Amino acid sequence: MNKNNLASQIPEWQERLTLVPAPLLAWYDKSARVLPWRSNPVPYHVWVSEIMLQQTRVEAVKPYFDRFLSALPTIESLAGASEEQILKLWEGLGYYNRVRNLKKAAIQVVERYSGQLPADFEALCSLPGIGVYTAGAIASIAFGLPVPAVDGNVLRVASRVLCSREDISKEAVKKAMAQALAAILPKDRVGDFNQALMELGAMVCLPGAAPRCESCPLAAICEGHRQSVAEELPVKAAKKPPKAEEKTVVLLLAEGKVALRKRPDTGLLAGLWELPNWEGHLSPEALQECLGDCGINVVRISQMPDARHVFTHRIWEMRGYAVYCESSPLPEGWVWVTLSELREGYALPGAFSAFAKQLPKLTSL
DNA sequence: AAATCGGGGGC
DNA sequence: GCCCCAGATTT
Repeated sequence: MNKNNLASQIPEWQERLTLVPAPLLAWYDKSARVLPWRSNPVPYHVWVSEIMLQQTRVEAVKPYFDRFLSALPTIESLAGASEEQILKLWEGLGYYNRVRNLKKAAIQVVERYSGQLPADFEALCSLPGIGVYTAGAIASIAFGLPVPAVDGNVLRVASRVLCSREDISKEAVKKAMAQALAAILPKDRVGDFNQALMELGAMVCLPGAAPRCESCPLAAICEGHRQSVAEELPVKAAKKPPKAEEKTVVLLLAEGKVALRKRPDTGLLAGLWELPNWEGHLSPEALQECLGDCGINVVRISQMPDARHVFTHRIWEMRGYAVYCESSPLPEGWVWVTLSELREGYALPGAFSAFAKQLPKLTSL
């Protein structure tokens, strides 16, 4: 489909979408999940929940949401929090730039808006970490503003209802869907309507071959269902496979402590801590050489089982060694920590957990 | 437009 | 294994 055909489809889409709000809201009223961020949708809470929920399932967010707000109950407290604290609160949730941007935005909200999130779509969009979707979600859910919130769920539901084979990974298609949805928003319940579309996508209109059309409130008006092609939708460009990287990871141990290293503040896992590691699969002899270059005298080396960690766009194939060494000064950016200090104050990404989980045994020897 | 940026749950 | 998730930002 070229651009003109896409634009010409919007009126047709709007016509079918007009049938959506009534049955969808009735279904939402009776079937919506009870979620922590729905009980008291003040703007700050909605904001935090939406950032946590970016590319992240509801079940994964639940353990983090209340803990985060208990530690940082106001936008002012978030603005004044240390990077160490916010990364520890985000540890394991992934996409760590989300929380770094959240803090940056909190500082801007304090400085520019007296600590109150602005009830304005464009102003929200200008804050770090808030894009078109998140601005729409906050605007509609927290402030009742008539703005669509088009996420992956909504694109899937809409593609099926409309039986659209447009590629939803294209920005132009997202914009066209948003435009069509903007025209049919029920003005008195925009927040509920946006959440209901997402809820339907998460609970009923499931991805791939799993849609539960038999229990869908939109089955009667869904063109994809009528044509029995819902499972083929939405159309989405294929993504390229992740690239494998070999690494050698070290549990460096001395006097009951383990060495950690601070990662750079840009790039993958920015600002988090890590176990010292080198590119490639090193032999014990080669590793001892690397450690010697760091001023570390090895006492004993033992190999651990290999581990693998899959990111979205790369794979770490990790060889692991436990290395006992003479207690010694560490290079710049490295620290000796006890196990309890690691647990309480240092954000260590899950990529290292296969090795880090051995620490209780190893540090007691 | 494509690449980067995590981690996990469900099948 | 594979898919993809209440996406945003950088290149």
